[in-house]
Amino acid sequence: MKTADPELMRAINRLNVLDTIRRHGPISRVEISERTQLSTTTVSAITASLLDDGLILPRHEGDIRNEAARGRPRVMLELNPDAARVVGAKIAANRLVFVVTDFRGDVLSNLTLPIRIDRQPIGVIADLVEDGVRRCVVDAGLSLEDVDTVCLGLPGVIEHRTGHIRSSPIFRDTNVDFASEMTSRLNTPTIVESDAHAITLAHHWFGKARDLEDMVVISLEQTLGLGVLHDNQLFRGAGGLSHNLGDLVLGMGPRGIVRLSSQAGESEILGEQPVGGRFAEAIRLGRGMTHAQALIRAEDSGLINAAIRAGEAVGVAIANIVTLFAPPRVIIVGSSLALGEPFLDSLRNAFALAIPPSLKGVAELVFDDSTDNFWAQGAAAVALYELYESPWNTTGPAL
Amino acid sequence: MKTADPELMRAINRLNVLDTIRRHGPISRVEISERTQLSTTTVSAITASLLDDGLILPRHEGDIRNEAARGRPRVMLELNPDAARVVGAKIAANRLVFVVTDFRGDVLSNLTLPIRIDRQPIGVIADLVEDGVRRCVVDAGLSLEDVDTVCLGLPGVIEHRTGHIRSSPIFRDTNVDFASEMTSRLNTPTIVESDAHAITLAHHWFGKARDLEDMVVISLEQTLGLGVLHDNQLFRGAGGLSHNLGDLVLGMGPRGIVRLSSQAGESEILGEQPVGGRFAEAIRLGRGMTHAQALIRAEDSGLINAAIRAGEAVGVAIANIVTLFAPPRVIIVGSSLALGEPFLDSLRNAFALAIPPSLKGVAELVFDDSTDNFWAQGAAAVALYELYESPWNTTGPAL
DNA sequence: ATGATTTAATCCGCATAAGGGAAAAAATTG
DNA sequence: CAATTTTTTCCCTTATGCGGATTAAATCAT
Repeated sequence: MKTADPELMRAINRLNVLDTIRRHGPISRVEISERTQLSTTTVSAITASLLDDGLILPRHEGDIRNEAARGRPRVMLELNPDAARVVGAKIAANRLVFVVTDFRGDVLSNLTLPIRIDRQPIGVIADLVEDGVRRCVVDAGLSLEDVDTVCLGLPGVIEHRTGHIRSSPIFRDTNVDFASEMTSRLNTPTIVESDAHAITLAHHWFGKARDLEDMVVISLEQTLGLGVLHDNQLFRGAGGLSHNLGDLVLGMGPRGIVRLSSQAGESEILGEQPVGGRFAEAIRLGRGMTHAQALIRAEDSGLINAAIRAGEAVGVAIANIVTLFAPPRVIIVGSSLALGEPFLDSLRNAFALAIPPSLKGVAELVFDDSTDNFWAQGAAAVALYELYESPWNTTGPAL
Repeated sequence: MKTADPELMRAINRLNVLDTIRRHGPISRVEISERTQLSTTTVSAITASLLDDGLILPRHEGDIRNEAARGRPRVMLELNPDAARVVGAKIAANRLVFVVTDFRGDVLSNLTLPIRIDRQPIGVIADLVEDGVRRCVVDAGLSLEDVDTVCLGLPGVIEHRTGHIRSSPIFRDTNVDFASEMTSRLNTPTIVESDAHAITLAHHWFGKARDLEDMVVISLEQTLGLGVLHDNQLFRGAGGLSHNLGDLVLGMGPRGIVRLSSQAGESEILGEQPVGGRFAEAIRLGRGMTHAQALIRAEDSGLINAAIRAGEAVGVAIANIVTLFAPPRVIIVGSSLALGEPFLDSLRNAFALAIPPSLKGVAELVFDDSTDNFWAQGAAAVALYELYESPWNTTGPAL
């Protein structure tokens, strides 16, 4: 356990204040004091230090609180966007998406590379990622030296703490030390995180879970991922492992173990389509879901059935997750949502059927079809989160 | 978030030292200093305060460290057993088990009441529990005034934070505020906890997970429960809810949803036996598993098949839990272990089959057939854990 | 036996933190 | 200019932890 000393104390309160400023936009000192329960004296001291470090900025204009504006107007404080720059990336089998954000998480530039990197050698993937990061940084009018941290979000089982990729559908090898590889290539601290964790933090910071301290995100992409927010923190398994929902076993069929991924994985849903023709080509190019959408609108019965089966499987899996974590909200994201009503309806029905009676009504299902940029922004948020904590170390004695 | 002030700092370090003393038996101040990374000065100050509060005791005898005994001998410190008394209880459908322990968690007296309380009105159950607590306390040569806290461990979905029982197989009603009820009856602070959480803490403190900070306990009794230790802490779902493993869905059979409880619940395994005769009577009296053991030894094919099916279902469920939490050790406890090799073998096989390849070897399965007393001791440990934290408030300025 | 050596525990002073209270400074309205 | 409200600034108290010096308690060597 880490030992508690005055420095830790200060770090905690500092983080607390900084996070309050991040969450509640431009905010005055008095209000910070109310929200954090810290005395105005302390808040004043901490904010002075944050201002001094250039992490926040004062804003004299925005003092328009309820007309009754007597007395000295409050000085609003907000994050200094220029305090840091980070790069967030979503690495998927058939596309690379990058964003550069400022300290607030606002996107400065973004770049999407619709290329299939799936099954390429590691060196090639690393090349492409490196290139994408560099391009996106230039697009933002910056140089790599201006970037503090890079965070790569990708599917699979990721060991965040060590930066190792235990297994991922986009790598042939297992246990790749991708964080070190990219850190040395970019000459910038680079961390690796599960894409599901990235989108989870994205929803906590910018999306549909800003008001919650507990929730769950189910990501339905090529890989089926899970992110759990517990007490405002990402819950990482023992050893910092990310979860892989697709590995969950749904039952023992006549042909042995049936895993969720075999019922609801993107390729499994699409793979049931007759081979050949434009559809196979589309799948190969990673446009499968777009075409699937069209086919479903055209009432293609084969695909609709596959979507219904997948929805059922996912619905049951979500019920199991809710049984274990009892979150007030479950946010479902990912490309498979494009399958539309047949999929969503069967998911909802299966969930309603599978949720234990005693937990009925505990969790609310929310569907979210955010863009790839949002995922990348989540990865950027992961990077920012680490930066937020780093002042813990650098904080010297107050001047 | 709670605000960090010197008091919190002290509380953290105090708890840290106290916990170190609890875990590492009689221990000297220097060693505490090494283990906690606190300076010897600080350790000295904190231990002085703990001694002053009577929570720990010095032991001058036990200074026999490696022969090379030069210099001033170390004074060993240990928990003061008399610092507190707690009662822990395991409440099951067909038996009530109580223990009284001292501050160290050592059992002073225990009492088992083999009575069926299942489906009795709440008032009757409360009566019986109250009676058991009082008896056990008297057996320990104490009076209820000497008892600091009572902790009741029972199956079902328990909301530890509020003391409500959301649902339990031993209550007809749902959402019972049992903690308040018993607190006013006993006139002693009483808390309620899932029995699975109790046995989890028991293993962490006294049992087969003393060396781990992450692990999982699967409890197979009438109800199938789960306890997760994460970072040395009990992981409670959002809102402090306990998990109910039996509600997990294993698949969608032809007859609808198939839950784990319907495959591996105690009554479901035994229930497949032909009705009538001595066996039914045994089940009614809660001796089902004992008889089942005999039948299995006699190679009763019906029961063996039921055991195998149950083992498979549990094995798959455990694999799913490991997929989510990636614990280094899974401890499996509960009366169903009495089913013996047919059950255990099929469990192990199903687990091996269902565990995803990337997690193979991550988790070790350990079977533990500890007595009911151990469960009750775990409940006592839950009570003690709360006491450990309470000095946070009562701790005044160091004198 | 007696002093030297070694290790443990404590004491003292210093650094930091937070908090409260009060007063001063700042900015705005009436 | 007076009134009002926010923010900063002192000053003082309480609390922690740490480092270095000091005391304490035992063994070893002569």
